[in-house]
Amino acid sequence: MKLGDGVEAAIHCAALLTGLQGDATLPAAALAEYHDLSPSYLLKHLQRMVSGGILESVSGPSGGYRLARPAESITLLDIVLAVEGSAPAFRCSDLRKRGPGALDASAYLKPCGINIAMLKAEQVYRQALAATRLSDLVKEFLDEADPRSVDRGCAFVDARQRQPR
Amino acid sequence: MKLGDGVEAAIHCAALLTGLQGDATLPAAALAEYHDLSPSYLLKHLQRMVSGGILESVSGPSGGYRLARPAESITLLDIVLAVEGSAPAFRCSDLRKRGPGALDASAYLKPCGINIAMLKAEQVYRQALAATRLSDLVKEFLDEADPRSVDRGCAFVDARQRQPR
DNA sequence: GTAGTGTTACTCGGATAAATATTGTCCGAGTGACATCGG
DNA sequence: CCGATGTCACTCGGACAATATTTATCCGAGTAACACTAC
Repeated sequence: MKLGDGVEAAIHCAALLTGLQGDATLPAAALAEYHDLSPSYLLKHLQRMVSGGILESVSGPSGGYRLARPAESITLLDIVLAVEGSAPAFRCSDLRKRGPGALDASAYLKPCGINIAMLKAEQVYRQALAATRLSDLVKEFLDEADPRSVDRGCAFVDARQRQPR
Repeated sequence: MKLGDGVEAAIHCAALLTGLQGDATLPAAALAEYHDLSPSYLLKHLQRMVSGGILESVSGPSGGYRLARPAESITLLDIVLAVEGSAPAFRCSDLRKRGPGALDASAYLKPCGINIAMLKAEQVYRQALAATRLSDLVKEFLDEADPRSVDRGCAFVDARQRQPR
């Protein structure tokens, strides 16, 4: 039960990109600098988010990343699935069909109860993640966090964002 | 988001140990044979369960493993935590305190909102796991599964269990 | 002054190595059963 | 025949490699801005 380290970075980056105005973009280098992360590695996670349809990337000078859709329609689940992959955490290797207790296929019409229970729990987990939208997180941050922190974030985005075309 | 492979084995073993009578034990070799797993590796997971207070181990000839408490008071969460460790899946590395946006500690009195959201989802996940007891799984198996499969399991346990002392 | 064009610098993207965690294996310490020996 | 004792075989437990996954890095392809030249 472990979640990759890149998920946190991905969420923070998505949250920061919320501050962009219009269809401006922010380069990966700026995102890495703001979070003090290795730029080359952060790219991998950003690319995953592009593949997942959460971010858009623009090439060339004044290029960078921006959200592919409104922050209201991006959930934590979307980000986690994009970065970590959508495979379920628990993979049933059909242990019951192996060893001396094994029978022919006709004995296993019903799915493994253990698998069902585990998958059900994970489904609940995903629902909880899906209930939190990126806009909620940002809103809470703007309301609750130290104003200086908010100012710094906005100032950074304003200074580094690029308006393409 | 990945769950170790040993969790499945651990749950199956615990379920099989439910079939023991009295304070009999079943050796790890028998558990491994029944599930067609490498015995030496299965030991690692069994040991974790012993550390977690789910199983008891008996040394020497006619030794082996048995449940440390009734199957009604063992949940899937207990097993998962024992095998995978109790650390949360999402570890907040306090990204917000790094990089050019960082401030002194007084700016971070409230915990990171992202961390809270992720941990809350995981808490829901754990509650779902905690709601499923080992006895429920076994009962469902006895009721729903193919009778031949049940018979094989019981026969195996009866043949290999040892009554210590 | 303006439009066209070539160069340039900056961006992302994927292929490539290092580090870490997980998976799998082995050998040693402990313990109860069994056979043997004595009463 | 019964009990004590020494040996033995079987068990778990922890230390040791091999593999897979994750983390980190580098270099190349593409693109738009910029400068220069011609009109």
